[in-house]
Amino acid sequence: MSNAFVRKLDRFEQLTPDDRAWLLEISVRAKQVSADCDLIREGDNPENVLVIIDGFAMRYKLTSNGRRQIFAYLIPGDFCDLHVALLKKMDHSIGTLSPCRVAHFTPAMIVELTERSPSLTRALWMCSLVDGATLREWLVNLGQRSAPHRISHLFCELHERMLAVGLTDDGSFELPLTQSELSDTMGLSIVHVNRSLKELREAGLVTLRNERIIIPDVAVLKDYAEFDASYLHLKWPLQGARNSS
Amino acid sequence: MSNAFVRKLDRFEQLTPDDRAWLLEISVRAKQVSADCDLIREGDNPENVLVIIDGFAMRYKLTSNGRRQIFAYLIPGDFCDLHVALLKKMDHSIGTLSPCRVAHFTPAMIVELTERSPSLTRALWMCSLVDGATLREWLVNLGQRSAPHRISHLFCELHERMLAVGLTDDGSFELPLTQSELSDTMGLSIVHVNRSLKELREAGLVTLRNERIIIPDVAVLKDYAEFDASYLHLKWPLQGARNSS
DNA sequence: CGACTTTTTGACCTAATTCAACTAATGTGG
DNA sequence: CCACATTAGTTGAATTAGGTCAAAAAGTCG
Repeated sequence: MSNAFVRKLDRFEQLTPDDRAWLLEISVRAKQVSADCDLIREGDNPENVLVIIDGFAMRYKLTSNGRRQIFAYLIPGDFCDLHVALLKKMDHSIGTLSPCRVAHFTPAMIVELTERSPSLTRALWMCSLVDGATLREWLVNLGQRSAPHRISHLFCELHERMLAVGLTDDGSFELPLTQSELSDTMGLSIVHVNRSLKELREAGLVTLRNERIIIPDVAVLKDYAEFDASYLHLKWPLQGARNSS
Repeated sequence: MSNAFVRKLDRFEQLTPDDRAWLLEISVRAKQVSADCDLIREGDNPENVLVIIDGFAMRYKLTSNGRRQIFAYLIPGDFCDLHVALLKKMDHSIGTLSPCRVAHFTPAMIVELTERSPSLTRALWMCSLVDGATLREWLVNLGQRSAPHRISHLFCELHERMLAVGLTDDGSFELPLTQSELSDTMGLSIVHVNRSLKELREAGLVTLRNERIIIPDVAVLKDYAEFDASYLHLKWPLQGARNSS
């Protein structure tokens, strides 16, 4: 028995059967949330730490002139707000992109976790470091790459992360993003995102349709996007299918 | 007695005289480093945590096609690598922009710190949270703002941070950046940075000359840039001149 | 089936880039 | 201290990537 959450942490630190059982127990108590609603809103003081068990969400912020910037996509296994233990107020929001199942960790559970398992504690710490590294890579993406390369790079990252939690089917995976969301992620207009997607599709690099992405040849797309996964700090090499007991 | 490092942490958590004395003691042992050299290089496994006591540095990464993206400017009081305790390898570099004095914390000293002072521990934790929040704000900056607004926003941030550590002189402060560095920060060409700076200068908003920035009216520039300092999570309000014993 | 959202396309416009030259600065050795 | 080299800043002209506006086509859903 396993799930995306367990698989994700297991990519950072070798977990004990005990650790896994504990994580699974929390996962089954996850609550269902519908699409397009905020899990956490800017200004909130969330009391629990949330984890996406199933579905897609995004980290975003609205600017004073009504624009939206998306900072991160949260896929199964990702923490929403591991960092804000100390901050009184969230400085950004987290919204669902699809129906999600969300697990809740109370502060007491976090304490229990850090006391019962050093490797789990390290894994959580790693999660927040990787979130930071990913943000830096996004900055490189916005600052240095053209629209089609930028979009491809995002797709490569998502593929790598979905692969890490066992949610890809060859080069294909679920991706419930509208072009509007993509444009708010990439700092591009919707129209330009549309044209860039067309370009990528016609070049045979990647197709996005019906909330699903299809990458005919992942290596080719990575090459095109100059994608180097090392910032994701995944411990075992890419395809490493490890059994999960 | 005080310095930028002490003042910075003191903005997050009220420190005890003991805490301050300890920080100062470490600060005086800081080592001098010349301009334009790397304190930490991508791929390194740094053993000590570094703090800029004096001078300017940047966090950056070189892309495979030879471009450079700057993620952050480090000013006096800033940590270089608080996060990488766990990561085996740095995924980016840190280079000096001016001659710097750099303090070194050994792992043992960090442990001592967390044991001797909960408020210092929280202050350090806050530092890394604020670094993350700042990175998110930079992403908004690159994704959503035009060149002149983008540059102004950066200047507002730097002013706010320099003010927080007592290094501004009215609306003016030292800023040893070339236009090339600005362009690698902003995801703009050097030429366009030059033209945008000219525009800002002629609008009377801000002047950058001789490694020094002059903001005639900070409030006006903040307004222009739609700058909202809340992401810096400074505890006491802006001008709060608190005595440092 | 209509109402609505998302995707796609065309025509036109503008912000930003590139290339190239030229002018300050800054620095170095004789 | 000057001649020379080098780096940083400035400007113009031509080009292009990306944005805006507008409208049509295609999906989605109650």
